[in-house]
Amino acid sequence: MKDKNISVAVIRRLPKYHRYLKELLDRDIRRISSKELSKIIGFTASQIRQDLNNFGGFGQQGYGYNVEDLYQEISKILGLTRNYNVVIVGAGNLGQALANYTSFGRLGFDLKAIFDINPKFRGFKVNDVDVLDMDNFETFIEENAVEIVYICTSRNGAQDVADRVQKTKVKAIWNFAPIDLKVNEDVIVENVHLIDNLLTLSYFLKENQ
Amino acid sequence: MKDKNISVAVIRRLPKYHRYLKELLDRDIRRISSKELSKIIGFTASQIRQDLNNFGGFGQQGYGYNVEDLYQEISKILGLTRNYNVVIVGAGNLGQALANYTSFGRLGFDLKAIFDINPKFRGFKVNDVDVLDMDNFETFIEENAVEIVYICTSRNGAQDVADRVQKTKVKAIWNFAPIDLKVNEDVIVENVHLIDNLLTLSYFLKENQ
DNA sequence: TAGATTGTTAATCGATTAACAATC
DNA sequence: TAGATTGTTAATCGATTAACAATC
Repeated sequence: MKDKNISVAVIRRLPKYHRYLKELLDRDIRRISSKELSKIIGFTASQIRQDLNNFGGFGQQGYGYNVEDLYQEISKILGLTRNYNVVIVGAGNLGQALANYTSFGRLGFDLKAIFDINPKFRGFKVNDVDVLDMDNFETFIEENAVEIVYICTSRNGAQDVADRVQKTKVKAIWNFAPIDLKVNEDVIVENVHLIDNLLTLSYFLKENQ
Repeated sequence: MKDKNISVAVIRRLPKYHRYLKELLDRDIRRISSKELSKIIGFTASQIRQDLNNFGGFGQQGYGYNVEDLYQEISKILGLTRNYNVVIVGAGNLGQALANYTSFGRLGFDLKAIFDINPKFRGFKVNDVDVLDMDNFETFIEENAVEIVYICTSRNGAQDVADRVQKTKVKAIWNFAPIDLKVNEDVIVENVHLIDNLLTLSYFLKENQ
């Protein structure tokens, strides 16, 4: 909202910067030029400078970028300076996989519960987090100040969940179901359409023969 | 290879066409104009016509597109007219989740085995598919004419797997580890970088407040 | 035939790359 | 100061949209 219109293409590159800068930090590299970064991350040096300058002049002429500072800046831009309460809907393999990923938690995405309509999961815990039934979904979300819902249900269940999410204050959905959810425009949906991804791979495989 | 250079942007839209055309078919809709399709799929009618015309004149003036035919054409383009043997490496929750997805199989991606270095999985079956140890990985791939490997290992294990894959005839990797694999340029890698996706969501959530 | 809608060319828009003055 | 490298403007490239003649 505050920023001028920054293109989605730029935004989608930011997590990659974040990832590579973390790696540089871990290797104790303190400064880096757009040219060197270009070599390891694969964007052109020009693009790197353009991208970063959308958000401010993080570099210094004749020196380059301070890795630690740049990492912090990008973390800030991505909204990683605070924690988010999240819940998963769908306790199947995928839901459980996401519940077990420690990296999300480390970035500040705190899993508060997993929901499932299937009573067979009643009483389960995954990675120390309770699996609950959907009856008290809305109440739980309110009481726990949940801000993001990961939808890991089947294709059929996903829109119903989205409808219920929309009646709460949650404004962000991470959707893994192979369907384009219909939601109000103030709700952000980020899709992981695995099948789309696999079909893209199969296209290129075919073309490559 | 045979086709003129079709942009990646176009290719990445194809699976979505495929998905929506399937839905139209299921609803027994026999023909559709670019204008109507535009309404449900969300691309402009102009873009739809441009996209499809990269591959041939599938429509008919005054009529529109035959849904069944178009669906078949796009299936062909995506390489869905034959089956692919695939294996999963990494028998954790994510690997198991993918093994349990019936939709991949239905599209022609036949899961032949799941591999894991961890002996604790020895003798396991997931969705009727054996979990094997990595010792005979290369032999298995050759004997079963495997063409695609899904990498569902941890970040640390992924590059090792990619290195072993490269010594086989496999030319396609579907990578779920949060790392950019180093492979020869004749190997196609399609990444599902979940963290990148989640961080994009968190950016937009922050911006939307 | 008249109407509808494609295929395709041309115009526009946006993103990437190149270039270089500013400056550390 | 001289060298390096950014920030930023200008040039290029590519993708999307608009327009319309062709044609079913």
